[in-house]
Amino acid sequence: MTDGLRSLTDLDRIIHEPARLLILTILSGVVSADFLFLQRETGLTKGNLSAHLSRLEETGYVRIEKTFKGKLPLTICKLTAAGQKALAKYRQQVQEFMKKTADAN
Amino acid sequence: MTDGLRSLTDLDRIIHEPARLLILTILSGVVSADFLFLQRETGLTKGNLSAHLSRLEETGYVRIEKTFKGKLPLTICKLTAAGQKALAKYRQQVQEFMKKTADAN
DNA sequence: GTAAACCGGTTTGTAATGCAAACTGGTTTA
DNA sequence: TAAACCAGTTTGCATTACAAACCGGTTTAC
Repeated sequence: MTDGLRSLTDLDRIIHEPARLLILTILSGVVSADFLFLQRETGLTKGNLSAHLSRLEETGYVRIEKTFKGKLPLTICKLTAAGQKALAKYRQQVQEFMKKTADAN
Repeated sequence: MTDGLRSLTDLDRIIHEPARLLILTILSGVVSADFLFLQRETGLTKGNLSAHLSRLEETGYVRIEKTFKGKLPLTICKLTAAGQKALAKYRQQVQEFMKKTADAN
């Protein structure tokens, strides 16, 4: 009866981290975003944002392209297909958990 | 516009951990549960379960009572009022996030 | 009677994590 | 030419989740 709940324990930990869920969610709404835009939107420190982006890139959820705007470095981030899929799955699992346990009071 | 999302970053980390969310959710459905029951329901190892329960107790979300069933130790766990409240708030925040970002594909 | 297996847990060791401060390579300003 | 600034990255550290090893006690096997 309480059993389908155990699926909680195999949530994608990469996405479950709030900062990364935030980043992915923002990216899912735009075609691409640069580093400073993401920093403003998330409120994360540079170091923190950089680390999370690296993690998301390693995992294949985000593609990072380094270029220049004039003479200044510019880091452009896009959600990959894998990232979209993983995010959708994560949302699905959370949705299901919330539904199954929606017995208020 | 994407701004209310930033509230993700102040989710209660104690509850956000899937194993603990699972424990709290189970406890919210019963008046009390013993250690072995929780272990079976969650599928956690003893060590892991013990550590999470200690954490939940320190935080004041769960009350733990040690007694005996016959000659064997028996650990009984109950969700506290604070635990209920914190769980409800967490669920509320997640619900809100899901609603705000429900624009599929 | 005592050694081995079992019971219900707790403690310990370890690798992974999130975070911000300090750093980097380069550019603009004074 | 030094100081301040820019867009990030790396480093150091404290916290964490996890399972293996341990623990005090009880039952079973011999």
